[in-house]
Amino acid sequence: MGRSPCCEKAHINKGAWTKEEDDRLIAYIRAHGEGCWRSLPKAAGLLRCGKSCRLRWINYLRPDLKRGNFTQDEDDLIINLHSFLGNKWSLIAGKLPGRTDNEIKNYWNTHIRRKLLRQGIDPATHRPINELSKKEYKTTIILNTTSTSNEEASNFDTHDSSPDDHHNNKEDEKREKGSAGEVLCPDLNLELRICPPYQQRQQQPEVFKLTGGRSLALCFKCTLGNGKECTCDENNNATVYEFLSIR
DNA sequence: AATGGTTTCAACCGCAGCCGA
DNA sequence: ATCGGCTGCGGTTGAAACCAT
Repeated sequence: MGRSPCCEKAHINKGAWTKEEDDRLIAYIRAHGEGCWRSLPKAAGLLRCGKSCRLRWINYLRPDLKRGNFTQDEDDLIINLHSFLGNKWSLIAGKLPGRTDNEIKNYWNTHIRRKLLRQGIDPATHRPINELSKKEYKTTIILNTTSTSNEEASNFDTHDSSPDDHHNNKEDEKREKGSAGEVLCPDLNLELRICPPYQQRQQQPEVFKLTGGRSLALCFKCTLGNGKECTCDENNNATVYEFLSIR
């Protein structure tokens, strides 16, 4: 059985919001608060689906939104956070008060990506593009079921892949084929391992340097996604390891 | 001034995760 | 354990604004 749609598609306005719709939404949320997005449109007298109302409120109407250009500090922070988190826009937005995930995503795609490319930095990997081109593109997935896990581990050479690499699917496909064009990986067995970062430095908060001499301490053990700075307790670290909320 | 190409960003879409029944 | 509803997230789209010729 298919899932029912989030809203009744008929008699629903789409596209740009009018001033009147904005006013209705603001007035309703001021009176009743956020939440219950599914029932909100009807209650507020809006011919919109709940999802649309939520998006409009979060990305545009919320009173605590910071409008206007991004500062250099914000630029730096976004770049640093993206190097750790990738396209986790909501997590990045959590570290930038007054900015929304949609806004940061758009800003990244229109400004920062281009800026990094101009500087010769791959926006996906945050490494110099020259370094990437020199380095042999190598993704080896060992499928030999008789090999030991150690052998697999030693042969599993991950390359600097990224979500942005997906548009190179055809190139990837070529590489995955042998010289005669046959597919080398007929039955993939991808073993996923979850393990803590090995670097000792990750035990300490990551300090992001911002322009103007300011710094921001973010620890990925205790702060990931909660929008707060590091609160790690040195002693506690020794006994309980917490990463991504997994103890 | 007109036209066509490019950029920006608000809004949409589909999916995944969470939670209660 | 399963199902269905709701919410939030990330990718994508397309209209409007901007720019170059």
